[in-house]
This record gives sequence, C-alpha cells and structure tokens, in this order.
Amino acid sequence: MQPSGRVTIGDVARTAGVSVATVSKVINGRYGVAAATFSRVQEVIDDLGYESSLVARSLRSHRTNVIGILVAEFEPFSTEILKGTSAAIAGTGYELLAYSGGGRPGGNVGWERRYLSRLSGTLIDGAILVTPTVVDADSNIPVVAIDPHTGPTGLPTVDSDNLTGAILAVEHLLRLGHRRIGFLSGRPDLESSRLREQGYRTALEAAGIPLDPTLVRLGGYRVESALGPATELLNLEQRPTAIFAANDLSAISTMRAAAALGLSVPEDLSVIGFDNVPESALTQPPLTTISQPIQEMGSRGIDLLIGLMNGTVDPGTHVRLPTALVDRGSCRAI
Amino acid sequence: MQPSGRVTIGDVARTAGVSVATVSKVINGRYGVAAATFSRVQEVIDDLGYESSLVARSLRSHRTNVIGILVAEFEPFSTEILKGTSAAIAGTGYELLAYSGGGRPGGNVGWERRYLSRLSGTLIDGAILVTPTVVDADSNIPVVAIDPHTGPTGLPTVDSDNLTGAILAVEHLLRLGHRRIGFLSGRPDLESSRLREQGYRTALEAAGIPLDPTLVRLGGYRVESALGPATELLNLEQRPTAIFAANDLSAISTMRAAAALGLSVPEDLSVIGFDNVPESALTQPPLTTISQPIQEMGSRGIDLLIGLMNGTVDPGTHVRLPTALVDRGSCRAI
DNA sequence: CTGTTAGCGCCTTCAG
DNA sequence: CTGAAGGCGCTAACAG
Repeated sequence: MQPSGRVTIGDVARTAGVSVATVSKVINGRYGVAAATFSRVQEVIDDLGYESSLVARSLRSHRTNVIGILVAEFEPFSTEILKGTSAAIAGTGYELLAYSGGGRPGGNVGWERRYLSRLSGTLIDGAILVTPTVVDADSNIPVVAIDPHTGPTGLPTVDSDNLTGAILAVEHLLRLGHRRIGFLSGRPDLESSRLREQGYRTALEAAGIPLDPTLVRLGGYRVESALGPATELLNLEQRPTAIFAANDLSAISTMRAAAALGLSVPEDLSVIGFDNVPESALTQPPLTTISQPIQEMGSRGIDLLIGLMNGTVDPGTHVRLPTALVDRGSCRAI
Repeated sequence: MQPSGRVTIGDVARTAGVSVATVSKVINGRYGVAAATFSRVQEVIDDLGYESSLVARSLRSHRTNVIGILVAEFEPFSTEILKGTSAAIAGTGYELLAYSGGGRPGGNVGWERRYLSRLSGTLIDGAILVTPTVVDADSNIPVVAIDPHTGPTGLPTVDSDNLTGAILAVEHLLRLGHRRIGFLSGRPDLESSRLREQGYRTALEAAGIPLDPTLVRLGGYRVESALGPATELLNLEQRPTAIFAANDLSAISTMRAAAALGLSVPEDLSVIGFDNVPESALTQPPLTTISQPIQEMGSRGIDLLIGLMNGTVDPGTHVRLPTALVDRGSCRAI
C-alpha cells in the first residue's frame, strides 16, 4: 500500500509502468492488451487492493449496474421492501443502493424528486421509489413506484389491494359483533390512506351502520402522530368498542394509548391494524391486522424495473397484490 | 423543463444567463454574488428543479454529507440496524446510503473491503460496516464496525454481549429442567458464533453436565443452511429435549424442522434463539430468544462515526451493549 | 498493442 | 462581482 489514501487507477498505472488507459482496459476486460501486460497489471491491482471508484466510473460511462431504492426513512415498511428487493436481486448482476435522507420525516415533501435528481443520470441505472408522494413520469432513468401515494401514474407501480383489505378489517370487527368502530386514518393526501378510509365507510354502510364522524380521527401513519388522536377516541363519552387503525404503527400507538388509560386489549377494546409488518407480532397481545405481501412488493418492483430497463415491460404496467386478514390476539367478540 | 434529460448546472447557468461558477456559488451560499443575480439564479434553480449531482460534486469536493452503511444483504438483522441509524441520523445534516451487493450471500468474503473501496474517498464521508468479516483499519475515511465477525480491531466497534447472552439462554433451559440440550452453531469463522458456542459450553459445565459432541451441529446462521443440521439433531436416537440455536433464523428453521417431523414446540421440543429480530415473534409459538438491542447498536454506530469524524471519539472505542432473555412461548419445563 | 487526448458534471482558484 | 481554466478518477475514441 504505497499512497496512504485511496489507491486510484493512476497509482496502479504508475506502479505497473503503463498508462491509465491500459489499466482501464485490463479492469474492463477489453481486448487489445498483451497477455504479459495484462497479468502484470492484474498483479499490481491485487497487490494494491485497487477497486475502481463507482463515482468516477459512473460519471464517465453512465452505467453502473446499481439499482437505487429511494425511501424517505428506514422504518418497518420500507425495510421489508428492502428485504424483498435484496432477495430478488440475487443473480441479476445488479447491486443495490438504498438512499434515505436525514430527518424531517413527512415534512420534506418532494424528497423523491430530490433524491432521484441527485442520484440519477450517473450513479444508478434505475430506481425504485418507495411510497412516493409526487411522481413525475419524466426522468432520464427507468423508475418504478411501490405503493405510490397518489393515484395511477405514467410509470409502472406495485401496490396492494387497500380497499378490499380495509373492508376485510371492518367486516372482521362486524362479525365479532362490534358496532361502534373507530377509525384512525392515515394522511388525506395519500392514496392508500384514502382507500382504507373508503373501505371503512363502505363496509359500515353495507352493514347498515350510519357513519359517526366523531369516531374518525387523523392518525398520520406514525407512532407519535397517532398517539394523541387514539387517546381522544378512547376518551370519548361513548367509547368505541373497536378501532381500525390505518396502519400497524398507529395500531401499536392505539394499544399504548389504551394501556395508558388502563384499558386492556382485547377485553375492553379490539384493535386491528394494516400492513402486517413484523413488529405487529411483537405487541402484547399480538396485533390482528391486514397483511400486505410487502417483501413480495419489493421483489416484484425489482422484476418490473429490470424488465423496464430491458424493454420487456410496458411503462403502463400496474401490479396489484392481494391483502388478507391475519387473525392474532387483539380482537374479540362482544 | 427544457432539456428532457437531467438538468445540469450548465443548463441553469445558460437559462439564467450567467456562468456555471456563479451558479455554483449560489448553490453553496458563497459570498461574492450580487443580490439580484442571486435571486434570479435561485429562481431558475427552483424553476428547473435542479439538484446537483451527488456524483459530480463528490468527485470534486470530496465531501458529501452522506454516510454509508455497508451490508452484505438486507435481512432481518441488517435492516434493524438500518432502522437504528435512520433514527439517529435525524437532525445531524447527514444522509444515509445503504449499499448491498447482489446475491452470493456468505460466499463473497471481503465484500466490505470491496464496497468500501468503491464508495469511499468520493461518495461517502464515513462508513458503518455491518457484520464485516475482515476489517482493515486502514481506510481513507472514518469507519465504524457493528458486530464485527472477528475479534477486537483497530477501529471503533459496537457489539453486544454474546457470551453472557448465550449463558443466559442455556441457563434458562437448565432452569426448566432440560439436560439434553442441542446447539445449532453459527459459523466457526465468526466471533459472535464462537462466543455463543463458548457460552453454551460454559453454562453446561457450570451445571455439571458433560458436553455431548453429537448434540452440536453447524447451523450457519441462515434459514436454509440450518434446516438440515436441525433435522439431524431431531432424528438423533436420543433426541435433545431442547435446542439452543445460535441465531433466530436458525431457530426458526429448527421449528420448521420439528414441524416437518411431527414434533410440536414446546411440548416435544423447547427452542431458544438469539438476536430477537422482529420475525422471532411471528413464529408459532412465538420464539423465546436472547435479545440484542439491534436498533440501538445502529444508532450508537452513527454516534460513534460522527464523533470519529469530528475527532471527539477515540478510534479505540468499543461499545458493548447488554443482552437479555425474552421469554415467549417456545420453551417449557420438563 | 499501447499511449494520448478528450471530456462526464461539478467546484475552486485566479484573473478580469 | 463574474467568467475562464483546470482537475477530481475514469473511459472511449483515436493515434502511434
């Protein structure tokens, strides 16, 4: 290891006594290098532990074999997606680069465009946007959206059947005899959230139960933001006997709120969530929820993206995966 | 949006009628730009939706405010680490870039050095290596290792108390009356694995139970690799009444192997794992295990790395977090 | 076969 | 206060 810093192609060239161009050829297995030179350079490379800089290479060649997964934050949902993409990437020759900004969760709308702009054109050959809010179809690299937060768009998407899932959840509660069912919504600007709320309304209506607006609160999909509204719901004069939370994180908050108020689940309150993130099984009692096949959504996203890059997938492709009831311990019949 | 491709600093300059240097100054908030020019350029930037390319910028300035998390694969353990880093990064001004190669899990030893070399010096200002096997202390950027697979090294590390954890696991089994306790080990080349096996031996010895080598098998830490050895253990003439698996994934495999053989857990077999990944609560029955504070390990890693970059943390710092028994449903007294 | 010459998009002197 | 020139590490022509 001669130069203490990073070893560059120049160091290799100097040590081997050839030009950088020759080293580049060796690295990329190009023809036009004498066998003797080839092996000598190769030896120096191994010796120095040289590895070409992804950055410099990509700047020049505009091809990296790296797929970007852009997420707002590493939380239970996005990391499940990551697991799915990781499984699907094996053997494709691509590598994965998951990018996430710092804090400002929720606050920095438009993160997806920012990140895409920062990474695309050079670093990554294609991107998967996880739960993006705004999606411009115009980007210079192929892009796939997973669970986009707006309606149908120009780019391929993967999502799950939120509407049916929500109906499933409420029907389950109805079947158990519940009539006063609270709803902790997500965020009105998000498509999944709207569909889940619509499912709630639809299922109630089908059962002939009039909607009581006081039973609907904005939970915001996050642990902290849901705590307050959940507490309000539980402090209602006519407390709901069951709460359908728009995602597992807010369901977990609901259980915490209940515990804080001395209510036990499911004896005093039934709770059902949505997503089936692994964390949902960690609650006490384990959470009954609606599962989305999150990891599969991730792997399908990879399939779509690679297909898109190969030109074998139509940009108008939309994949919708089924949701299902996962009956654990947080609901009971009354 | 004029040019259909990516908008570069040149596009902004042309549109605003100034030179690229001026645009650069505006972006980086440098002095020496007239207020009028400044706001005009700023307007064009917003208008065009320009965002500087991380690649080009980093190549030149060698500073990106991006921290790299290098992992072999996105699986339950590494994604928990990711969650911890994501939480810790908020408000620091840094962004996160998690990099993972394609397939070849386990097979491609030395991935950490390869990735580090590809990304460092340019793309990332510092790196966290998750469960690396080889760790050269010499790198041109600050590096922290989480749960390194070799003994103490020259760089700051975060790990958890594997030895005590393993002893805890076996003592729990002993307390329940088990005497024939099988052990599904990890990989002999990994430090954590060695310590967990040592804990197994130590606890047995302390209880005056001689070690039976036929009860120890190599599980390899992965779902697939553990299935065979677990089945062997269960097919033994003198079947163990309990199995301590070196991590949760192999414990999950053990439960599958038991189910395939018609044995029920915990009635016919007690199983205890290690790690407490969220998935461990998803098994039927939920897995009793030893918890490592994985997310905290991630956030401590970030703290250490940032400290290292600021020069406020000594490179010889080693943080060891406690392990604890999480008693769920997969063990019973005999 | 090998070296030289241009840039990729950006930032940083250094003159004007 | 602004523009022109150089270079970060690398690859793709094109000469030699």
